[in-house]
Amino acid sequence: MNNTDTLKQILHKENLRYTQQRQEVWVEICTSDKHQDAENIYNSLRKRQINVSRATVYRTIHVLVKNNLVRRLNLDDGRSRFENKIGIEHHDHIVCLNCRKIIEFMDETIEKRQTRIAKEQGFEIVRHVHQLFGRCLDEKCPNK
Amino acid sequence: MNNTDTLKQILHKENLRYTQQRQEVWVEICTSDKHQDAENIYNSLRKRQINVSRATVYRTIHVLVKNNLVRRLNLDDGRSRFENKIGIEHHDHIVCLNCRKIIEFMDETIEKRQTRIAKEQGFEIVRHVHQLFGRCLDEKCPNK
DNA sequence: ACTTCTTTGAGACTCATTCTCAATAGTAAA
DNA sequence: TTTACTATTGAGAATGAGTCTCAAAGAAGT
Repeated sequence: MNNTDTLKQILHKENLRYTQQRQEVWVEICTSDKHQDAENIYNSLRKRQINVSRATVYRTIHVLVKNNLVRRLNLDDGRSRFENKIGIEHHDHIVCLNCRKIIEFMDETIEKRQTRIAKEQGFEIVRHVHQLFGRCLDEKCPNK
Repeated sequence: MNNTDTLKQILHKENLRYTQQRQEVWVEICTSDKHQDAENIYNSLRKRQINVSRATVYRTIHVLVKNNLVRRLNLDDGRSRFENKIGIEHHDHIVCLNCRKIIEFMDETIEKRQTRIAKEQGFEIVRHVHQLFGRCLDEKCPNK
């Protein structure tokens, strides 16, 4: 199933209509650079001559996040970022505090351990946040 | 060295004055329930007849966080929580999505692995966020 | 106490996000 | 393919955590 059909199916399940705005927000999140914020998504659509409002961008994102098509990232900088989850392996993030470069990582051992730890404490994990903030060695990073 | 002296030392280092407001914000964070937000801290101080404004609470917290007396927690609910770091072992958090109960955990294996993973990717970690969100089995939890 | 420089408080302001409500547009039935 | 019924949309107002401003109050050294 392609991404368009995935959206149609979710909207149908939620008793929501398939509109151009919802379609385009989803396309933008699927095809753009990763980790865009709502304002970015809004601007990209406007640049592509698509009629959409901020309110609709935010409303659509809620539906996508609720239905696991999109993941919301909170990188402690005051606005949420969003990334497509469809057909993407689970991963967490490493963020450079200087250049804001974002690298993805995934470690099976950590994943298993956190599940076990939560269980031992009487919790069933629904989701987790694991972010490493630091300084990268990239040449272009103002870090030097 | 007790917590009062720690604060005095930090304020001196930062060329800041030791005032009643700063003292009381720090006392509140050290002695109150953990993981309070700024509004809570403000209200607790007012209830104790202490003259303080929201602005001062926020300003003081900044100084405390910057100097590692306090940790800022972002639990994805729109406001920061704060916890005393002095004399407290490092830990991360498990949060119940139903009752908002917060449990602390710490796993040496995870700590080491994340450091190694970051290094492999060319990062030196400065701080990290590791939070497990789920549902607890507590009797009193609306989860049932 | 005097001077100097910092801190404080009240409320204005910011900024991401949410809400409101009249106008617009899907969609199913005829 | 038009109608009728609702859901959706957009513009801008509202919200809320947090920050800023600036005149008044307060530390601290002399």
